[in-house]
Amino acid sequence: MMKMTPMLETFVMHFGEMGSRWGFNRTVGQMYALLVISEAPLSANEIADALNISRGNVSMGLKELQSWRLVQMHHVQGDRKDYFKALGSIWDMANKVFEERRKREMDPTLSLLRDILLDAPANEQEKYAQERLQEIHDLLENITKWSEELQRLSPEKLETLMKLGSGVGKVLDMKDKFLKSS
Amino acid sequence: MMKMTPMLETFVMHFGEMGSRWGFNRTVGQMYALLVISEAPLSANEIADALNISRGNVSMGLKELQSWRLVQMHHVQGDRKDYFKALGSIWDMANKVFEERRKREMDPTLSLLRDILLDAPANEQEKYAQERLQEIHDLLENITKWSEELQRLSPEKLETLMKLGSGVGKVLDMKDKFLKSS
DNA sequence: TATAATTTTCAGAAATTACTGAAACTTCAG
DNA sequence: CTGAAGTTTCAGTAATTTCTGAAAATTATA
Repeated sequence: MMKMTPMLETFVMHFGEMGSRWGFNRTVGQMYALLVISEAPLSANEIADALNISRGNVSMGLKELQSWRLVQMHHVQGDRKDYFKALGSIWDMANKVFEERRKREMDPTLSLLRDILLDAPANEQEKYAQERLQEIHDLLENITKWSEELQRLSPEKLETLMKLGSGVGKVLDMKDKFLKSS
Repeated sequence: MMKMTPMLETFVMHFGEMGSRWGFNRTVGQMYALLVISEAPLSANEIADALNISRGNVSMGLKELQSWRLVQMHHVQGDRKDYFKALGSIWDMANKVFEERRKREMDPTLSLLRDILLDAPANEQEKYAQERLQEIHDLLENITKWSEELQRLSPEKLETLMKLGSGVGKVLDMKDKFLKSS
C-alpha cells in the first residue's frame, strides 16, 4: 500500500496542477508523479486509493500514460493484478514528453501549412499571408528536424551539450574557424 | 475591413484548434493567426467581426496576447481606436512562446522542488522519492539554463545552430578535440 | 464450463473553462 | 463639464472536459 507523507503528497498534487499545462489532465499528472516517486510498482487499485479517485478514472489515465509510453505494465508471480511503474530514466521521460508534444502540437500544423502553401495566392492579401505562413512553416520544420536530431544523440552527448551552457556561442565560433581552416 | 478567403479562414480556424494545445484558448489562437496574416493593423471591432466573436472576448484575448508580448498596440493619426498588429518576426514569436511556456510550465515546479529538496528525507520511501525528485530538478534546471542561453544568442547564431542539424554531433566531437589541444 | 478476479467502457453528473453582452469605466474633443 | 467614442469588466450562461460508478467485457482458475 502507498501511504504518502505530506511532502510527497504536496509534490504529487503539484504535478497534478502542472499536468494540465503539460498536456494531460490533473489526475493523469498525479498518477504519473505517484509512479515516479514510488519504488515498487503499484496496482490500479492502489493508485485509486492513494489519490482518492475512481477505479475507472485510473484505468483511463493508465491508458493515456501508456500511449505516451511513460509507464510500463508489470506482472507479479502468482498475482493476477497488473502493476505499473514509471518507465525509464528521467531523461527518457523528458524525451517522450517532447516527442509526444511535438507530434500533437506541431505536426498537424506543419502538414496543413504544406497544403496551403501548394496553392498559388489568389490576391494581395493571400500573398502577404502566404509569406508569413512560409516563415512559420520553415520554423516548424527546423524545430522538428532539430528535435529529431537531439533524440538521435546519445545520452552522453546530450549531457555534454546541456552542460555546454553559455559555451554554445563559443563552440559555434569555433566551428566557423575550423571549417575555414580545413 | 478584414474579409478572409477560404484558404486563410482554414488557417485561422486551425490555429484556433491548436491554440489550446499551445497554452491559450481557441479564440485567442484565432485572433493571433488573424493578426499574423494581416498586413494592416486591425481594430478590436474588426477582429470581432472577422471571427464572429463578442467584443468583450476580443478585449480579453488581446490582453492575454499582450501578456505573452505577441501583439503590439498601434495608434493611427486622427483615429481614436486602438489598432493591433502581431509583434516582430516569426523568430521573435517563437522565442516569446518558448519563454512564456517555460515560465508557466517549469519555473513553478523548479521552485517547489527546490523547497522539497531542502528537507531531509524522513524514511526510506522519501529517500527514494527525493532521489527521483533531484533528477527532475537537475533536468529542469539544465533545460532552463539552456533555453536562457538560446535566447541570449544572436539571431544569426541561432540560425547557424538550427541549420547545423545532424552536424551537432560532429561539432561536439570537435569541441573535445579543440579543448584537449588548447 | 462456471465462477471469481480483474479491467475496461461509457452514459450521465460534476467541475472547469470560455464566451457573451450589458453596464461601468476611460478618454478626449468641443 | 458634457457627451460621444471607445475599452474593460464581470455576472451569468454555454460549451467543454473530466470524473464516477455500475454494467459489460476479459482473463485466469478450478
